[in-house]
Amino acid sequence: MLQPPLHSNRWAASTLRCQDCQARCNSVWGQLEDASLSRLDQQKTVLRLEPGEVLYRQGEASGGLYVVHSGTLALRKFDDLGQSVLLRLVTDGEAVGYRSFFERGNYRAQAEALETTQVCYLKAPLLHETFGRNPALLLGMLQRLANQLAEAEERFLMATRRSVRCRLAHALLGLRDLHGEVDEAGVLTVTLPISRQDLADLLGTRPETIARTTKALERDGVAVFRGRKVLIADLDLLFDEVELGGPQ
Amino acid sequence: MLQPPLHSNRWAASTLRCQDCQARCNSVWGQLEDASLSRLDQQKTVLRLEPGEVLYRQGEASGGLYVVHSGTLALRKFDDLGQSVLLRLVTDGEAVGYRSFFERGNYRAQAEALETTQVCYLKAPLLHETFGRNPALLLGMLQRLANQLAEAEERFLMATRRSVRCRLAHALLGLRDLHGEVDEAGVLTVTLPISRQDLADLLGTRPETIARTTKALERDGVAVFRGRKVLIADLDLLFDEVELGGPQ
DNA sequence: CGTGCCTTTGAAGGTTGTCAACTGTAGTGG
DNA sequence: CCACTACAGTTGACAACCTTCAAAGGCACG
Repeated sequence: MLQPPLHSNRWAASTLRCQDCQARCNSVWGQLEDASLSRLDQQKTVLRLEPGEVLYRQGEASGGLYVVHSGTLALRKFDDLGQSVLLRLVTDGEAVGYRSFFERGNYRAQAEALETTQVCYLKAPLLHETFGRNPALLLGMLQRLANQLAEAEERFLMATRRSVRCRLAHALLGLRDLHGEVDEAGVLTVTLPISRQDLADLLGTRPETIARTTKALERDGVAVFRGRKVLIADLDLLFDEVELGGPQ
Repeated sequence: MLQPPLHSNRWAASTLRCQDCQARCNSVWGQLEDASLSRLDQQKTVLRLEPGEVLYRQGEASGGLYVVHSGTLALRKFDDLGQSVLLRLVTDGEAVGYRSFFERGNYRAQAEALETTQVCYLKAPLLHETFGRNPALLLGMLQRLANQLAEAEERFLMATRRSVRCRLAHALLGLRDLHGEVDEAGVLTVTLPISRQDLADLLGTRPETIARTTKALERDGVAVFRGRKVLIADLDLLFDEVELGGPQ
């Protein structure tokens, strides 16, 4: 299997200051006191990833954690042989790699950039120091992790009890916040951040089924799919799809 | 839908001392210092649940967390209408309800006893006090949560990419540690802690499919299903089932 | 012994996966 | 500028797995 390129360890041209970081507000680091903040600022490493570049591969050893400053990462998990699922998309302020970090184990998934993405790398000693000074950070991470667990369980339920059509509608609604825009005519346009292939992986199905399902949704006037643009005239129709769920 | 009985808030007849608790060793509380331990011991509430009794229902407010002292709980999550999945089984030393506790939200699942089960209830103020004195506990919980997240993701992968037959084999192997016994002839017997109904919920399928799949495994000499006893003569055959995975 | 629930079995149908071929697009090099 | 390639996406045919519905069997409990 062809492996995507590993990131080239480029340092970001512009120095990012933690103190000024907008992404920080949405993250567990939001309430950090100044001393710890400047420590982070001094010690962090900034990486810049181009679309398709891989931040880390599944199975590699973890030595810290990464926080997305800007852009989007995809977390992808591989099967014993090749089959993959997209675990989730990670955007500004969110961290990746902390699962492996807290378990002191290897990465259980691969992180790759979907677009040009800047990432801050925090090494283990720095983290231990920071957590030691701010135990409240651990509580914040626990909340994030608890949330993700709830999401993962919800996904399992959706995958096993709902049709692909219902899951696709659900995913579109989920993408609305970050990737949706409403034009003057009141039409919602969701710009998919991922390929059909990856969309299939996200929903736990195959690209062919995605194609058929998008076509069915178009036929029924629920949405129009044009490449990565999805036009939705009537949101209620999407909600109906989720609620009806279809057989299975 | 018929609701199972709520627990009757019986206090356990025997007082359980945290200091002597065996279950504690397998849990995040294993390394707690004496002072905190006796605080826990004084403040905790012990509950005794009979099989089928419900510890808490989905949607109720969380006010602390529960630790299983002995027995087994099932965590069950309900759909918007009735359909349910079994999220996981919880045994000695493990905690339930902490997800909702850390999020300060409502329970996202229902916890019910599969057998006679003793549970210690730790209220929020007690927990905050204990966590405040022992931030290391938070790290322990983070590890647990991280582990469960990894399991949940693995389950999603199994559910979407593997046949029911493969998933059943996988589940049997997973139940081996806690519910398996090897007799003098070298035959492994796994005693299922759950009904077929729940087994279906655990694998994300239907009872009918479970029945058909068990029959198929018997036909092929992989295992013998007699009520809740599963006899497995050759473990390698089970491993083969998992690896082959079958189409889908 | 009857009742009720869980489990099993059967038949039918639908959703989805698989395989193969085709289309469209983007990128490359002549 | 255009042919060529590569690859993602689409379409069609087919099979298989699984769900659904219905009914019968088994087991515990009153």
